[in-house]
Amino acid sequence: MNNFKNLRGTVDLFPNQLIKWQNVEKILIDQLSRASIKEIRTPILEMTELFIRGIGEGTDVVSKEMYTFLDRGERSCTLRPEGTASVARALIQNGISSKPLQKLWYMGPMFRYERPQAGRQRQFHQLGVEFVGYEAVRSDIEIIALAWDILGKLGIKELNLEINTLGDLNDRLNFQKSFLEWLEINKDSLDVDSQKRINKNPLRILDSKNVHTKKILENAPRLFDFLSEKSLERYLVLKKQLKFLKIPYIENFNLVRGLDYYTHTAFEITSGSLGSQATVCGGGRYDNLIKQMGGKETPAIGFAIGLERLILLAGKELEAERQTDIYIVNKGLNAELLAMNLSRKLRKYDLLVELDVTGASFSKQFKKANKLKSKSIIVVGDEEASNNEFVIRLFNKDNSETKEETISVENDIKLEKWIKNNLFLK
RNA sequence: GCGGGCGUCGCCAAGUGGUUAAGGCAGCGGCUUGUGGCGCCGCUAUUCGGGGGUUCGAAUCCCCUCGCUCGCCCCA
Repeated sequence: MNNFKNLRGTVDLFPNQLIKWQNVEKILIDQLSRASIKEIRTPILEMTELFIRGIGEGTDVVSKEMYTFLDRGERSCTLRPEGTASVARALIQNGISSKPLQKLWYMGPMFRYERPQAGRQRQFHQLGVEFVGYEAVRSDIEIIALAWDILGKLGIKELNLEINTLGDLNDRLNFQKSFLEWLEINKDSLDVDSQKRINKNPLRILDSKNVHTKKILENAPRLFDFLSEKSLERYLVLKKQLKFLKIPYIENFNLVRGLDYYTHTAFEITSGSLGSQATVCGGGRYDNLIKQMGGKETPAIGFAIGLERLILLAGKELEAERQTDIYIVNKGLNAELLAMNLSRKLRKYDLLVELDVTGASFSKQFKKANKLKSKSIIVVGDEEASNNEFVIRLFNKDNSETKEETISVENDIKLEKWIKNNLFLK
């Protein structure tokens, strides 16, 4: 209350919550590496200009959501709001943007200054995948299938894939010309937000959720009708191949996505169980970005998955905590020394071993072991210590008769045998 | 930036103007320094997000403010 608080839109994650995070991350990384995709790490902090140029000045992200500040050298810095621009920058800077066949992933925090709500935070986390140098439609398919399968691997059901095509730069310019003419005529019928976008970012008007505007837009020229033959063909092949892979999709001609750099394929995966922030994965092709940022002409496609939303969707079975295998109850000077050594020895095995270092009474230590639902306990007291031995006992769930054994400290063979019989083979 | 809902202990909560602010969980201590989940006993909010006001009297009513939350816009 009068003390420090975390900043709005940020969260603390505690061990019990992180079990799920760690499990999800493990599955993700495993799936990515099986698809031969390699990790890349770029700074969280970048020059502000990178995002303005990369994402586009008229976008919501750039115009109102960035965490931007001046550093001590008066440089304008920004906490990254997304990952693609940074990856593009890193590749160009290191002279490898034109080297084809880069399949990369990254995972980490992103920052956008917005009002938090369910499934939305100011600091959030994304897993991003970028295929750089790939032009073929099959790379689009590979990207979409990968995203689709990763979500499936996590046991997430009831997902919807929406796709659209934005054409290439020329298609877009042609469309924009006639769309702007139409907008000029129908300007007064649009909602205020959309009117503002006419000069800044006209394409985004297509995406308006305003019911009235939506209705009017039904009579507007369609980007789809301005696609070149080549672009159209590309899109048809995409749909055909998705069908072949039995990945269900919905066409959404109003799906333009918020960032300027997209070309051709744009897609989103949503889930109805997420509330109003339904998008768990968004992505698309960005053939012009790298050139526009100063690199060589390099086609590319990628997607990003929101980890918070993913965690929300992932099943409860990923929350299970690892059970303690052995809890070491110990009291008395020599006993405590013996117990310390024993715990070090036991951690050579793949066991979760907890050494009680409270010095509390035996009964307290026992209660703790029970509370943790430890599979077994080791007891070392003065008596055992003086004989250079310890007692190991299996905890039974039903509190019935227990299996107990006294083992000499030197007798590693007997200890190992006991562990194998009682803890490994279950 | 704009709407709706909500702020009582670490968590879940009762209390809706009358003087000591229920209860449960968790935590700590004890019964019980050396041996099993149970049980029983005790401890843990001079104060109800903060500030001001009304009143003899406020957690309860009013105003302001802060925070959380859900939605809008947009996105992961």
